[in-house]
Amino acid sequence: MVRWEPDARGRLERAALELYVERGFEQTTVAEIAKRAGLTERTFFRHFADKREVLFGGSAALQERLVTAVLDAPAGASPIEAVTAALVDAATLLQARRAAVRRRHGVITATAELQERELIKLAALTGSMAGALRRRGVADPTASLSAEAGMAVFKVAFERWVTGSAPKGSDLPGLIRDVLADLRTVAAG
Amino acid sequence: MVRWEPDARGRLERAALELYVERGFEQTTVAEIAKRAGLTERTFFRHFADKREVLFGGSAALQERLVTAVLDAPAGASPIEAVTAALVDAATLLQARRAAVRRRHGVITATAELQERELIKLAALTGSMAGALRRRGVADPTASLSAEAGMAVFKVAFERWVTGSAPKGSDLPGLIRDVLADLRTVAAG
DNA sequence: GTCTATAGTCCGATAGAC
DNA sequence: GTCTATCGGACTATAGAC
Repeated sequence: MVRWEPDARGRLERAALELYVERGFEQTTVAEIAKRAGLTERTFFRHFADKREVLFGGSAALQERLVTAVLDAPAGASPIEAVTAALVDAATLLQARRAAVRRRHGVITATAELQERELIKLAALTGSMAGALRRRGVADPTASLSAEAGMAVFKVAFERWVTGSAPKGSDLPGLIRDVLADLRTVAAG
Repeated sequence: MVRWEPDARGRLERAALELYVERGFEQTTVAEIAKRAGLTERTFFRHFADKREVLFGGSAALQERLVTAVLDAPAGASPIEAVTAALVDAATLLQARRAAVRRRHGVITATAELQERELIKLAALTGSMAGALRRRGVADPTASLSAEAGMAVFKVAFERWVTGSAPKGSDLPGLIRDVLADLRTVAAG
């Protein structure tokens, strides 16, 4: 006999996503999320700093994965290649969970508050990748710029992938490589 | 004899920035801002949607200026050149108000909530510039990518300028052009 | 201009696991 | 005993409703 059902955090995450999809982010109260998860409001705030954060639970792990991938890129890889290699690696994860990623993206694009949180998470990932590049011996401003440029490529590729505006059957890693090629053309001006 | 002191909005903006600098964003209540401006809390929320927005009053005008500058770029300018021309134009404004821009930047970097708002404003500007490029006949994904890449350049240049990590006496327009040159190198890989 | 709902904080209490 | 996860209630400020 256990005192509490296990995985309170996971239950809160699932309940929150369900409710945000069902009735929208703003129309959902923390009390409702907690109730659906069989917990109290107070417990919600022990796990998540605020009502938005419950949608971004995986971002620390993602950050770690990106940093590792940048560091592990071949010694001969240029900074932008190291960054895009890391993003392609992350893209395979998103690709595998396509349905969930789209559902989450739908909720986020419907709500300005959530877009703000998404953008700051992406900015944090960008900063981490720039830091990883510096650990590879890349100096600033090249390190920051490569990370920012790589993230720009990712954003455009992700948008095409998630909205389905890319050619039928395109996979996200492939789109990232395509958009990187576009960046070479665009930057050449 | 006037019924109200003029420029309620401007007084609220100035009072808010002062208080955010003096005691920090989170430690400042809307009631205090309104009081310092000689107004009521209710009036604050008639002018600004929330406590953060009071720092972003100029963003609509900036957006319009960027769009115009992209549209007015020379017919022969490439997409990335049109975008950076617009950003250089905006940069001259920032350069002219350097002290105020730095003060504001200090407040924003000290507070995650404000960084979120800043990022979504920048994302909106990026989207507007992409739209302006499309009106110039640039197709997607080139239009979005050029706007994102241009904004990446701006962010890196602005960061160097505002933190003073650029060579002494660097001006922001010049830094933007320098970082654009770096982008060409970085993208070439 | 007043009233109210909700987000988010603080202090403390409780019950098991180790 | 210590540590951790949950719960309870009171509280403030934002933000929106009336």
